[in-house]
Amino acid sequence: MLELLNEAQRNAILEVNGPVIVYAGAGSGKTRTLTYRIAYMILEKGINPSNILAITFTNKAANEMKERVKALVEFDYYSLTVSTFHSLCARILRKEAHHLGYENNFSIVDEDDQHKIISDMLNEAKEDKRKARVLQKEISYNKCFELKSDDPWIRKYSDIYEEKMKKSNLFDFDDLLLKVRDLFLENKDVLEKYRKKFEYILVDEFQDTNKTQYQLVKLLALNSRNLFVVGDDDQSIYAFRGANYENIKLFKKDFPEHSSFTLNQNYRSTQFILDGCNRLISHNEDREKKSLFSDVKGDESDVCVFQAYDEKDEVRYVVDQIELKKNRNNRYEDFAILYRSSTLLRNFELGLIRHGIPYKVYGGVSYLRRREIKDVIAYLKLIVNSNDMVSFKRIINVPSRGLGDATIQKIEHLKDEYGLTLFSAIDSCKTLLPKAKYDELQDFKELIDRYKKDMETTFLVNLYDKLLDELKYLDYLKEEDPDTFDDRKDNLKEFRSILISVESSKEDLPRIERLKAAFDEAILSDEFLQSQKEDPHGVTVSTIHSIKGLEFDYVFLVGLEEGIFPSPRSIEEGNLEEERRVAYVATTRAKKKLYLTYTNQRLLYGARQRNTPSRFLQEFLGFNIKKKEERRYNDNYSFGDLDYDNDRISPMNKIKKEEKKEKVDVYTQDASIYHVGDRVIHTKFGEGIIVAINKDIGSIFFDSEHRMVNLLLTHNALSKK
DNA sequence: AATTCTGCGTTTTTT
DNA sequence: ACGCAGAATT
Repeated sequence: MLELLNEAQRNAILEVNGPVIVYAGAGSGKTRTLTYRIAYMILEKGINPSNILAITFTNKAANEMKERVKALVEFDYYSLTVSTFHSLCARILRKEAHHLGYENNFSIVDEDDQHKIISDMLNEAKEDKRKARVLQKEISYNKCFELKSDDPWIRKYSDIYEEKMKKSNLFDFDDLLLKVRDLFLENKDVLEKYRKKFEYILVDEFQDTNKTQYQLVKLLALNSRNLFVVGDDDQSIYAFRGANYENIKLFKKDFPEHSSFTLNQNYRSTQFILDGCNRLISHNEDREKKSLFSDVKGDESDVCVFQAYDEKDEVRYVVDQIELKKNRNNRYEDFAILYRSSTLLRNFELGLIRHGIPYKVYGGVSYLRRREIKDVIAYLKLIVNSNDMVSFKRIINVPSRGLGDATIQKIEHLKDEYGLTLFSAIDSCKTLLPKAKYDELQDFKELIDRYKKDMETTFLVNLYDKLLDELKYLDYLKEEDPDTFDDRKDNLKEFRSILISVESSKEDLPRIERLKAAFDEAILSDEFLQSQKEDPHGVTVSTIHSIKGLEFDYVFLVGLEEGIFPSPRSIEEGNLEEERRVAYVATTRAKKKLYLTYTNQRLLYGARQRNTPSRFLQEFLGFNIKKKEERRYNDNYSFGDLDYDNDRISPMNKIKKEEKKEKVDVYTQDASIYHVGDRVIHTKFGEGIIVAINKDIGSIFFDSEHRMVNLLLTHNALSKK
């Protein structure tokens, strides 16, 4: 096993005891080093996996690491803890929250819930609800940075919010970290327990930890001293939510006996690409000087710069290049389109759809945030914890029971005023409400109680089926919006399979605990949620922030313009170093070829912008480029002087140019003639069935292609069978 | 209470 | 350009 590693990696692995810091550049085999180290600890050093805690940044990374360790040790060491900070803290609080004066069956609120809570709070105080968004941001910001706002209005409502959360037994994302930190500081016994348990701690993406997170690992590792951190200051891109690579300095101070290793050899990109990356990042003052090198030399053709006429032109160029390369024996999953801000997503998505290119979007609206999923989770949560006011409010009128805001407010008022439980508050409403509404509430209460009993004995899935059936929830969805019904039904089906896996995993926990754990995961994790309509073999379309750690043969970094990337905000705040690191993360993703594109002009936020090429582009290349102003929309692609690409003008461009000249509008059909379930024929893909429709875009499964394709239903190539 | 209309704010990045 | 919250309407 050790022979598969280079010297620096090997050294970093062999030193199992004591504090270790590894400076791991992009593509230097960081994940490999971490997983091999864990395997080495278990197999060679005989360390009990249950004493190892590995912390990653995303749930996705956590799962991947678990899989890779599993493959190495050839055993399912489920007692090994690989987790994000947030999941870990949630799990600890489930056991220990009572020490802090919370009940252990607290609920975790996500951003949507939090927004609702804050806006209700402002409403109650007769304040403008529209300030909720700002207040929510402020509250979270201040918690991340552990600051107190100097605005008295913010302070006032932050305090009221905190009170409310405590009283309602709720934690938001930031609380999870802060409360566990406080718990460790206040309660020596609890701290000691977890110190014993987590004798060996490994932290991935250390540069992205914030103050609280560092305090947490420091507290845990202070006695054992077995703290292994891996990071790269150049890839620190989460400062906006409190990440602070000063933590690297703190680590050195707090663990002065540490040893350090540097992984500088890059196994991902060619040297030609890396030269550009190194040039780019060297413009940052505040960093450890270092540069990456590769054994693969590469040449000019590895980097291609393209000035598009406008945003549509940019899309066409990218799509054409993908088609071209795809024809040369590449797979769609080898490509990624990366952008700074998700506003750029839309155009690319449309372009890909038009060409029938499969794709997957990272960082979009997650599956679990869909309405129907949040509804059923709210039901289940209320069954587990019948005092969960957030869930109650969400579903008391879903499906409609004729109980609106007025009724809810009466109940909540009673509950808060007299410190009642939700259900006794409902009972106490008898004289305040019309009989019909009171009866509805009693029926609802009875339903929840009945399922609570069932939960002891019934399989989750069966209970879930029964619940949906009794609520006639599917009928309700169908009536609500027939167009999205099939989509939502699929989501519910997918959730059902999640419940099955919940039932079979974590068998060491009692059923109720298992459910709670599942809900925590559901809220904190963006994992199993990729919608099934997304093609796992498609082109990746993503913000730079969401693809950290991944790599692709061909990377298109688009929108490289001043005012887009760097963003206006970062220019305004003079915060360009962080922005440059984001650019660095993007360019270091490319293995074989990196495309850098910018436009002459673009339509954005309803206005036409004319931006100059991004400074990052120039820094990457090492020389200045001028924008070519004179260019006509229907011109063929003219490549700048900086085009290193041999592909030059693809035949497709010519075809498209002709199409354009003839001004043949191929989108003339009425999308509404199509319905979910219709059999259709497409001139290119053959026969298929419409699986879902979203506005004028249909998801169609084509028989001969054996895959789902998203298409504009208005296109003439499509017809009903 | 549900549905439609209007006008406002928003767009950096996310566990 | 777009989505969402609040108002107005049924």
